[in-house]
Amino acid sequence: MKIVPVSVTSQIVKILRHSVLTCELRPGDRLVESKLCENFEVSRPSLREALACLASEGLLIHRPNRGYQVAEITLEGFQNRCELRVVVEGANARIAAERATPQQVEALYAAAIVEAEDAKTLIEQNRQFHLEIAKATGNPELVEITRRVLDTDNQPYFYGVDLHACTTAKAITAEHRTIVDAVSANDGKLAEKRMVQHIREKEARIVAAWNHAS
Amino acid sequence: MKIVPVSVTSQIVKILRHSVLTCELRPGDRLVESKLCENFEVSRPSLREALACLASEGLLIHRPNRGYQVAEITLEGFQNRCELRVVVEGANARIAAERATPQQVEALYAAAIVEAEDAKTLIEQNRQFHLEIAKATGNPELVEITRRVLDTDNQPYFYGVDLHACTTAKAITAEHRTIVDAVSANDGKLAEKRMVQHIREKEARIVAAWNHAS
DNA sequence: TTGAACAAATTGTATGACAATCTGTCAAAA
DNA sequence: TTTTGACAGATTGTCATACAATTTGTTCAA
Repeated sequence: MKIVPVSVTSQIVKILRHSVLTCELRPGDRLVESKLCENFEVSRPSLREALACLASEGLLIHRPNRGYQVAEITLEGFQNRCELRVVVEGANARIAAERATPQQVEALYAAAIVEAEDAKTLIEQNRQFHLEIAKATGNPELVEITRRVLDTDNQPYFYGVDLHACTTAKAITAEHRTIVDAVSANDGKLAEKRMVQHIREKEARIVAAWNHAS
Repeated sequence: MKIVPVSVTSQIVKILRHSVLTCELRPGDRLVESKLCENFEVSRPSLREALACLASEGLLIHRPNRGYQVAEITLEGFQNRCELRVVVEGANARIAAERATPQQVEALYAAAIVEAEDAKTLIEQNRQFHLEIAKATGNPELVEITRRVLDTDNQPYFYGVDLHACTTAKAITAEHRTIVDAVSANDGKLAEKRMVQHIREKEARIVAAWNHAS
């Protein structure tokens, strides 16, 4: 394990990012600098650096003189992000199928499994799988973009909008497996198609629940 | 014209981003905080917020206790970014073809033109065209990702690696036009294919020149 | 030539301060 | 009753300053 110094700012970024993803901080919530400084016991400059990072990632939005708040979720925005996911992750699957090493395929099968009691862990497992696919492309740029997209796209779960996911964990695992199967068979076209469908189906479920809720 | 307050930090971000893209600040250059503060006449916290943003965008890299420097360019990294561009911008072209309004097509034809004496303007015009395609998708998420990718992918030009661009501005304009033609004809497949080829060819030219140079 | 030691430069982080801006309240005016 | 104005409190934007920790370059001894 390599020893690396860890800056205060980077730790805050991690914690806050996690808070947003798990909806501990919910869309629209304001982030009052003084409060956060107290909580984390850090200085305001350090905190603001972290906030600037997160805003740059799109997780927070910044309105001059009105500070930072968690980015609001809109149906339109959600669908736009899904489109982006389809584009990027579809390509991830295709490229992974073309390049993944046997070890990576092995890792993918392991990561495909989504099973947990609590929603939080479920989300995290799902997220890890999608990241693992990205890693299998061997292209760090794709990994980074994928991470970004996933980070701004998991919130709907916590809206209680996709609670069915808990009951369908097995189904999702199965879907993941079929994707990996295609990757394992070096069938790029098929892997892409399945990944796209996987994302589109989830989108449809959430959109339906969303409309139902409002 | 809407009135908006402009923070010091956001101005620094803009200036530094531009400096990096135009290679006024070259890959590997260190950004010494005290110097920059003097130049811009701003405080260190404000400057550091800006640096954090830019690092989060991938334009700068940050090594703990060793500060910020302009991200290095490697052939591998360049090719990885090209792959990302192919994925994202290819999709942009396809989606634009499916959705672009007549006005947007009009704007695309205008933006397709790349002609200028100096390399700097050429790059900027080219960049604008690619952004315009992204905008024609109507999906802000795609626009943002595209901006990011373009911002970290134009540097090789300034390495004198693609100076031919000056002589082939007309050729590039022609390529752009054929892409817009496909968009205008609502032929998504073709638009994507042409965009992909457009990027791949540029990649090939730069890779060749790169190998030649080293 | 190698290695230890030290000085200078730079970063990481914190504190305190103050002006500018926003927000909510409340009374005066229409 | 609704609108306007005014004001206090809260919060943000920005700066100046300080200091410990770390890196880096240099000198000197082995």
